[in-house]
Amino acid sequence: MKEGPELSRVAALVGDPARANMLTALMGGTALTASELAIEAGVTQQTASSHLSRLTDGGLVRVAAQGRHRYFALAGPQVAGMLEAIMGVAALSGPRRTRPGPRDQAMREARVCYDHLAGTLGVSLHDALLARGLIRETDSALSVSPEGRAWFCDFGIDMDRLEAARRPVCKACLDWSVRRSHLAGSLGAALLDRFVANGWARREAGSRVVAFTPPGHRAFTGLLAR
Amino acid sequence: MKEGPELSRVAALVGDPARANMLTALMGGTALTASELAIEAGVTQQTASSHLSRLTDGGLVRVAAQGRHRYFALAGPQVAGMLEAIMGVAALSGPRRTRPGPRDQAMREARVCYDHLAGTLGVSLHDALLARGLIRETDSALSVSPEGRAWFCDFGIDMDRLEAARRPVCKACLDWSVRRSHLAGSLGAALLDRFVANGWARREAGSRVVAFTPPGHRAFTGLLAR
DNA sequence: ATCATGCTTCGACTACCATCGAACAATGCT
DNA sequence: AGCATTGTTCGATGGTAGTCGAAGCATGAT
Repeated sequence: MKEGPELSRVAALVGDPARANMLTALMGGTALTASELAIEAGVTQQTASSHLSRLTDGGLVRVAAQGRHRYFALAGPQVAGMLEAIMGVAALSGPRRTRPGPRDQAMREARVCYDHLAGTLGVSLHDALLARGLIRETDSALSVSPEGRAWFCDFGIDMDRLEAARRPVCKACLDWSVRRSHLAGSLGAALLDRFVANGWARREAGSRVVAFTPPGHRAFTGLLAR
Repeated sequence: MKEGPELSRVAALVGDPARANMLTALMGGTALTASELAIEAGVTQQTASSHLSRLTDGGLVRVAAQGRHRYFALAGPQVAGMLEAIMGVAALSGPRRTRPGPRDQAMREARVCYDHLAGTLGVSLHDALLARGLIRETDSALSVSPEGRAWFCDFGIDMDRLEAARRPVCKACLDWSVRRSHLAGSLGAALLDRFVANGWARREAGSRVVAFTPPGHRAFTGLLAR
């Protein structure tokens, strides 16, 4: 029974409000500097620095020095998944059921989960790709079908590059708001990239919300229906 | 950005070694009394009581008073899933890569995850049931096929009862050791029940390990192959 | 060179909380 | 009724960790 300490070690890292704020900010997927994270957490730079070194030592966050800035990001998709899982429990057992504000509404519809699209639109995308046979599900693992490969290439995604990388191309990621899976992995990330590049959607600064433009939303739903 | 405090609230509950030990003990699925949990955590009854009230207030644990005992259990499968997710991160980013001992080996092969079978055998079961068409996967949700329903009834599972209950019959649960899904939900729980009732396997006391007897192991693999 | 910016380290303070001893309440056994 | 067992509450203690001010290092800009 020595897994207790290890479990608590990781959980305690998330268990501080300042660090939790930093981590949720990093859930947006973009790397942030130490001072940005300090503001995000509502603490001074010194304390933020202390927290960030703990997070990196703990393996939750990785850091890349660039000039006089240090950019911090989540260590990997698995960390993001863990955070979503904790949020899920927090949401269902929250002491005060704060009724969803407009921001919360937007979050439920479309938000960034680490680097791919989550929320109801993310789930719709996942389901539509499955229904059209562009991705398939075998042994509870996702994969790209031959037709899907051609289709994604056509959509402007460099499948060769994705397949060459270590990272899994397809992966299911469970949602906390809707309790369904959406598409993660490098393909999920690439699709979100395309949506933004096409001007269909725009990342709101300093937030996880993904705002679809009206024509972008139409194009997106058209994509699913076809 | 007020989700930080909520996130940290839940994580901090898991972030204490004593509480983490209690929670991992409860991952076995069986409800435990306060004093059993005190021993499990290595603290006195007083501190255990304090921790347990925090866990129940926090919504991670539910309690049922029975005579002069109070039985504690995880609040639900979602909590178990969260704990597994945290363990997953802890395992991959562990500071000291403790080489797997014999106990750890057994845990990887077959263990209880809340109330169903996890580990490599759990994954094999899940895959075999899918391959034989006894359960199917649509839109990343599992369901029982008609043939499967008959087969499970034949195996001694009261499907009527399962379907009448609120709890989902089939559910995928992600594993931390193997990174694959295994079968959760009331059907997963019922299957584990049958394995134990058939004498194929035995729960090790005070541990999550599921020990298959040699003939039980043969019967189990035969079940999958057929 | 000099200054400014971003970040870390050091030191001290504070607050919280985990822990246990002791007393108390509740239940069950005989 | 009397006693043992189980569990909670209270109070005191100690340690730990989060916090910030001030100083120290880098790197980049002028």
